[in-house]
Amino acid sequence: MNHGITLVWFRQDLRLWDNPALFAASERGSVLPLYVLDEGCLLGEASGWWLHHSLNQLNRDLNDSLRVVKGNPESVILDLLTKYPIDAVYWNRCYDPWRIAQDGRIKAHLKNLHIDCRSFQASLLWEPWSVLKSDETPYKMYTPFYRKVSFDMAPPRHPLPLPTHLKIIPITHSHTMQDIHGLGLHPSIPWYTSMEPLWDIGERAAQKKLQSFLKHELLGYKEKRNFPGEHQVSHLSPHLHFGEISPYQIWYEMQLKTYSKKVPLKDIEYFLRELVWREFSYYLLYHFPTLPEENFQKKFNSFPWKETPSHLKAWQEGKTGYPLVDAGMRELWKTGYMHNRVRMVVASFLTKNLFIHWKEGAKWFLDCLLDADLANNSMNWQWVAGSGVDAAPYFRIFNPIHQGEKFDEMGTYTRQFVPELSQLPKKWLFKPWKAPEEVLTAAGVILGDTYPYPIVDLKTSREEALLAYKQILRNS
DNA sequence: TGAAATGTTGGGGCG
DNA sequence: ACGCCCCAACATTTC
Repeated sequence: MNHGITLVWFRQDLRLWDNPALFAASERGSVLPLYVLDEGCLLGEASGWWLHHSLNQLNRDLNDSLRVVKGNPESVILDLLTKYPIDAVYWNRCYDPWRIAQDGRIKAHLKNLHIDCRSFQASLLWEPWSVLKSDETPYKMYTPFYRKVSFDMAPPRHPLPLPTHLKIIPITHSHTMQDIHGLGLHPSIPWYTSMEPLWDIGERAAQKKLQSFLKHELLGYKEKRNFPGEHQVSHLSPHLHFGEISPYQIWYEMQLKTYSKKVPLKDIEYFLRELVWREFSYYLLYHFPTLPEENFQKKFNSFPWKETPSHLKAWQEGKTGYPLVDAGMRELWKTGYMHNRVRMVVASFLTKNLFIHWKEGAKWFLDCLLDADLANNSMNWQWVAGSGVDAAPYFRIFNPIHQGEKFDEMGTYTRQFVPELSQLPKKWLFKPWKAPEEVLTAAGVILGDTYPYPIVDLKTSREEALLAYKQILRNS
């Protein structure tokens, strides 16, 4: 067999382990690895920073030979075809609607040129088109979907090993480091300094994180994952988004844990349930590509959203006067991450107490989250707003005071991110405006000065929301 | 993976 | 000892 070079186009699969496209290419012969920063792709500031470092890591693992280009993937690939004897182009599938369309065009073009062009399944355990109800339509409820994939479908394939004989075409004039810098992903203003010490980026770091999660935090996951002051969550989301780790590996490590009997089944089940939620959001985005833009439930088109820039700004900056909400929003800003329980609370607050459209929240999250992901983000915002598929019922409105008292009882989380309230006793921590004057003084809190008064009243805004929701339901 | 309103029960204080 | 009321604790309903 005398093959030409196989071009491996990396996208959201920045790893060597269990990378089907890379594995197949390495079996075939020499490999030319490529990453294209698509000019049309909307990338948040925070995830851009992550991507910068992730590409650097991948490049190192590929012997400093990752080709990195900013531009239109189709023309970049065609250009490389003229420079190297490439006769195959492999990649792993992505599922964003614009990607699917683009990949289809590129594949057709390459096939016309008699290039062996193949795509592989790498970032989803089940292809969205392979999971359907008995009437051939897609699932719109999570639980039946979960049952179907977990118990009715063939189990996911086993992860692939590292390619054993990887022959990479070296770059003759090696400028890849500069090329990666040239993508302009690395921020010129050093806003990332508070995130830097918290995250280890790249495939190796992702592996380490999975192992330490399995060893330390998985035990007790079912209960403790709800408490933002505990650190009983995996923090794998950014690694998963960029494909630094394979969901297949996570899946099989969890199966192994099941046999080991050292961790109760319920902890493993609840973690896998979250992993399947990720599958479900990609699944929905595939079947309903307008999910990032349009209310899934059309009756929500007449919902009386408000445009209150000052409220939106207060929410973004973590100055709403509700300590748990503010803690969450400041965690996001400072760390590029937010605990899932708090994500639900701040999202409920934005949509149901401030009456601001979920798309505003989704936009902010995409810009600030290191794990910003179109599928997960769109589905979850619509879920909270009530407009989505199998969404939370409209009357499920979180009360940030009660949520704080229930899930951050000692106030460790809230005090960490809202330090100006750190001296406030827990009785008043989540409702400082109700605290007696002398308590506030003793804690060094001056309302309206060191910490804001609440920007809306919970009770009245809640009632207003319930009324509005009831109205759009009646009119539908 | 809600919260508030409303309903029910039972113990204890008190006349 | 009894009935009455209050209220906490829990359950159910409603949005």
